Amino acid sequence: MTDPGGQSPRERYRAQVRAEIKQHAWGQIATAGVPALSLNAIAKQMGMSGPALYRYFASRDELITELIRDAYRSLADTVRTAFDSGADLYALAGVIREWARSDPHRYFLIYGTPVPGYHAPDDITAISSEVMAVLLEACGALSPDSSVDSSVDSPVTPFDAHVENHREWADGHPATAATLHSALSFWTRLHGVLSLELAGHFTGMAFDPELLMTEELKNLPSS
Amino acid sequence: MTDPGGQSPRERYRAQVRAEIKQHAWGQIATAGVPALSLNAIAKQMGMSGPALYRYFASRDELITELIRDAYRSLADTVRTAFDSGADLYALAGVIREWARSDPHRYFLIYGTPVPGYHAPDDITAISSEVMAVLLEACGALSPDSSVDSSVDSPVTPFDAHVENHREWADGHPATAATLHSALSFWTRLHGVLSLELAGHFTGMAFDPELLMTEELKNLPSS
DNA sequence: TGTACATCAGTGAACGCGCGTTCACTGATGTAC
DNA sequence: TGTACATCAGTGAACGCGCGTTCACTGATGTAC
Repeated sequence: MTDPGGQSPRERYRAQVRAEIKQHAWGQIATAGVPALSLNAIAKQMGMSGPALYRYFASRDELITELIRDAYRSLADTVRTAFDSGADLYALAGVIREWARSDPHRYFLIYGTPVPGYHAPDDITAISSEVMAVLLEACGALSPDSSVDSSVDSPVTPFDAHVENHREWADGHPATAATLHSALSFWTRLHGVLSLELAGHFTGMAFDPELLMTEELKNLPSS
Repeated sequence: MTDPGGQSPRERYRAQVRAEIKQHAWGQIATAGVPALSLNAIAKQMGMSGPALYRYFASRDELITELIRDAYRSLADTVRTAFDSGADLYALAGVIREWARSDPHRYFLIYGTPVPGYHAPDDITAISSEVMAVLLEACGALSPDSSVDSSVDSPVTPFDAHVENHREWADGHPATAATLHSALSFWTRLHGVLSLELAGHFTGMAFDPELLMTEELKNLPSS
């Protein structure tokens, strides 16, 4: 009767409660930040006793790790889906920006101030490189002359030479040095505008960060 | 005998102990991050009793505010001094990068993940705009044709038009829209590379962020 | 120069709190014959 | 279909801890006459 390949009722229940715990965890992070995340407080919100949560997460740290993993997973999936639906670089930037703005704390959890002493397990860094892989594909899709900024027939800069020697990070993703350069510029410019925007460093100057971001990405080095 | 304009011995002592407290606070932040900053722990390090610190700071929050103020002050002074000594934009970037690398936690305290619920007092935002003022001066000093990227005789973009309407942030600092654009690009690109570098998002790819930063700033929009 | 007074740094005890985590236990849910 | 057993979610008590902060107090330092 029970489907051995599928989930038993108990497994389904476990997964559901785990999800509910994580949901409350995100709520707490949104309210008072990561430092205030507390297993006891979550348990109270769920009407359970504190120790009950240890059936689902071995420790507070394991919960946080899981949240980080989910955040990366969500971003990687979002970006991948958009790209596969035909989004170009600019559209990807918009998708990433909306992803971040919809939940700034989630963005900061993975790209903000690092948690001291915390080191992400390997599978998480693997997910994070999925994002970069999509960006590389998107940058590779730009033909060299379709770039707005034709970059004065750029002579080989020290940076280009340097990148040439480090193509291997795109492990499994063959990419030219120019493509790597584009992807790095795209990513750092996007992050530069976005993180300052989300941190509120543009408030006070009534000014639209989206336009700045668009402008920054329009003049990406050609690939 | 006592110099009424100067500091009384007691005042000097107070200032000295305050400084020592802050020093230990920075040490704690460097070790375990802002969340772990504890007045009691600092007192213990200094061989004092916990409540003694309340003679010097009204609360933990006031201490943190002071640290943030000092961080901005230090950056503003560093940048101002460098500029007044003849540093151009690239040199300023180097100075800022070194300032940040010499104490990443200080950098993240002011430009990293915002502390939830915390709102900086006005005098702090004033200090932060001192930094921007120097950048504007430095960008203004670039003559339009000295720019490496002559930007295809840029037609007026939506962003340029937008910036034109918001020149007033540079309050007291007359600046053209082009100069504002340069300063914003400079700042966001710098922050983009620097914050990802400091957060360790480039480790794993053996690669020099300094070269990327240089490259990014070389192709700044002309001012 | 000496005495009376005010200022103020630092102490120790205490309050109330919430945290992460362990442990022995209860009771419900699912499994095997 | 019913009974015996194993699994496992959740509880309540407890441990040890450190936190921010208040308060009444001591004792040293500086000030005024």
